[in-house]
Amino acid sequence: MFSFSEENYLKAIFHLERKYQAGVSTNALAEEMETKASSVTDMIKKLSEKELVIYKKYQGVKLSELGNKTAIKVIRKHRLWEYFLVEKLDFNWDEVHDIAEQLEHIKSEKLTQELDKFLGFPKRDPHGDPIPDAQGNFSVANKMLLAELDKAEKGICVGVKDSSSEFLRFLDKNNISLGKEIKVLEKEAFDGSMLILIEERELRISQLISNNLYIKTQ
Amino acid sequence: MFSFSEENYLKAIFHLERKYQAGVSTNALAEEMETKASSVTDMIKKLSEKELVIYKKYQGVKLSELGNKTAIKVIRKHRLWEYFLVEKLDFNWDEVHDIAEQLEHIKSEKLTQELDKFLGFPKRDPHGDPIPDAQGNFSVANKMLLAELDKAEKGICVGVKDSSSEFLRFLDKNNISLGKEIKVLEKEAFDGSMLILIEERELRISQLISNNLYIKTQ
DNA sequence: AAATAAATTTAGATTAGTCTAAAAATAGGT
DNA sequence: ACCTATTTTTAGACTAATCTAAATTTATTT
Ligand SMILES: [Mn+2]
Ligand SMILES: [Mn+2]
Ligand SMILES: [Mn+2]
Ligand SMILES: [Mn+2]
Repeated sequence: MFSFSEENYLKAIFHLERKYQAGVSTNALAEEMETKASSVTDMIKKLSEKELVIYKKYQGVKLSELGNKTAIKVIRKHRLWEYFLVEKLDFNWDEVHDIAEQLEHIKSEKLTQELDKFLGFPKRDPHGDPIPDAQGNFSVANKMLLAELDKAEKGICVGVKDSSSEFLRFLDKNNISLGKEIKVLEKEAFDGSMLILIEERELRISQLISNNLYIKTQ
Repeated sequence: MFSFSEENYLKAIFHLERKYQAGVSTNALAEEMETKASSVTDMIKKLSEKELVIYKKYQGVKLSELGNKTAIKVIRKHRLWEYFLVEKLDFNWDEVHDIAEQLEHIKSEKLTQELDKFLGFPKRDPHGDPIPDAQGNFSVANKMLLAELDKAEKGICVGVKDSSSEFLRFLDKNNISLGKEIKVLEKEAFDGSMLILIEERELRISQLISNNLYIKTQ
């Protein structure tokens, strides 16, 4: 149906649309895709001809209904495979993204559905991101950033905003993982760092960390 | 490392080498790859530059040590994924080849090893073909074609030579599957057909069928 | 309202993989 | 040994996806 490259562009536009509802600029897309703006223009034209995106010259780009549906299918496969790798093949959560980048392009509706069934229809991937169901619906969670919590508040760690392996390994090293309760003991106004309590251990974390951890409060 | 197309050529050369030990001809490869001889020549040159094949103009092509190793890795992945699809995702044996054609190109040594472990280090794929181990070793079975059996001889069905979905569905329809015992009741010299006994049922099959079923005699 | 800066598009080139048509090499038959 | 048929290679073209450099459009500043 669509090429790997086309699917990757659609996925990138989908993610950037959360940030720029008015339309995704050529440069933003070029940065996300780690390519040149001229290449992006070329690809956008092709996607536009295939009616996957709405595009007017110099006005940025948006996904069409079809483009949106297609992007969600790719994201669904990406996250199902990540879940598979962690839950069935014992991969660590920092090792799965690059392999899922390949697996997300495998074309077979039946494979996706059977994999979903085999995994027990998981709702979230190893990084806490929602896995769209077969109809493309995401389950939304009312999560917030740890950095937004006030002193003495607590919540359950439910996801990461940055899912780079560097950040994930930092969390592993400090025994922070999804499902654990975190309580804010102190907040330092000067540098935004905070002292947290996690599993009876006290830990000081910088604002960079608390800004990339999602928390669900009861 | 190598492109999908390069890997597919290596795999095709590997399979054709079983038939033409002296070297695989351009035309044979073109037919196997469903492409034109001129395209094959171009690709062979590239594979030759990359030292994956031994090639002398007009003399056909053979896999180098590296080419052989690479082809076996692709075949290993293909057959492991086929096993996964049948054993874990409940696919029928006639539905898995095309998906495995995609999955065999996923690049991750760790994925292959973990998948192998998860599956319990299977020795044969759903069609009875051997799955090479991590070192590239195939387990050889002393199988023969059902057509070669004489009247009153019997054996266990261990594989298919033709693994097209048409043939596999024919076998399904006639309740023939791997692991079952088959006894030759009669052989008709005129058309090569035979009457067989399988699970207390008598069945007449044409030579085309008996020529594509592998049997292991005790 | 210009002038300047930034963003975007166009023009032209490149690489991988394919094709058709023509040329060259090899193999077979007499 | 020569002629012919077959096989293989070469030449030139095409598409997808990318790039650099130049041109154009839009945005911002004075
Ligand atoms: Mn990922
Ligand atoms: Mn993820
Ligand atoms: Mn197969
Ligand atoms: Mn097989």
